[in-house]
Amino acid sequence: MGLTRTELFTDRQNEMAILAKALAHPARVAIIEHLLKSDACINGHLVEELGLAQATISQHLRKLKSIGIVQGTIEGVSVSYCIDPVRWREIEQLFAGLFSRYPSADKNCC
Amino acid sequence: MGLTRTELFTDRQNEMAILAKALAHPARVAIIEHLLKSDACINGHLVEELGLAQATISQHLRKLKSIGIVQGTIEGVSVSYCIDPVRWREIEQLFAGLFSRYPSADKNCC
DNA sequence: CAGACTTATCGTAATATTGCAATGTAATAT
DNA sequence: ATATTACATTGCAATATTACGATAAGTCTG
Repeated sequence: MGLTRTELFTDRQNEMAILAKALAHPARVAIIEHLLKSDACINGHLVEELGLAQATISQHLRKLKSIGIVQGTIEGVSVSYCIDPVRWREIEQLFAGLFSRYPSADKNCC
Repeated sequence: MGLTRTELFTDRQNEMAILAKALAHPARVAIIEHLLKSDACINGHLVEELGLAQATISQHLRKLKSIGIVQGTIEGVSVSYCIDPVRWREIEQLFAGLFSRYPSADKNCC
């Protein structure tokens, strides 16, 4: 109990869930939006911008990195983060693929 | 601690997170996919299809209903579920809006 | 090297999520 | 009315997530 039964679902469904989980927190949405619009994407900036503790931001960034959405490169003392464009497009396509499966009018049962 | 600090974020960011959360479980992805492609969307069918307990499916459906993605109409003894087309398009637009904010090449800092 | 600075990680507490058996509820059928 | 069928809700246990202080680990400056 309390453990998602991934074995019941397809790889794609599990992947979708993992990606959605990455966006399933407003702080991570905010981080992504900030990285998308800014070219000075330093952890410290995010800490000031978002108002969460540094450790918390770092944790959110780690999650985004683990999924491959965000890359970090060491820039002297600090670390510069950015969205991985290839991965970002990949994820966009996955979501688009789900949304494009729209029910035709005659299949809408409500 | 352990409580998402929604007051730090914009309404849109919080909304995005809530919607992403709806997709952040493979069972819910599977349910949505099933509802999108099927016109016979009965809870019982989903239970057979997914292999989770009836109570578990019901819970996932409740979450999807609470967000407005899924509607249920009583159909005799059973309940017929479907995707709310308007809401679905709304959500598609929200996600599309996020993905469209692509960093231009000169802003990519990695 | 010592200090300053930035980010990562650890430890911990609080809350949320997941899964299911058991039970409740409502409609239909006999 | 009673039984049956289908779904919702409750209660519980296990796991996951969120947040942050404290601390570690790394880089730069003097």
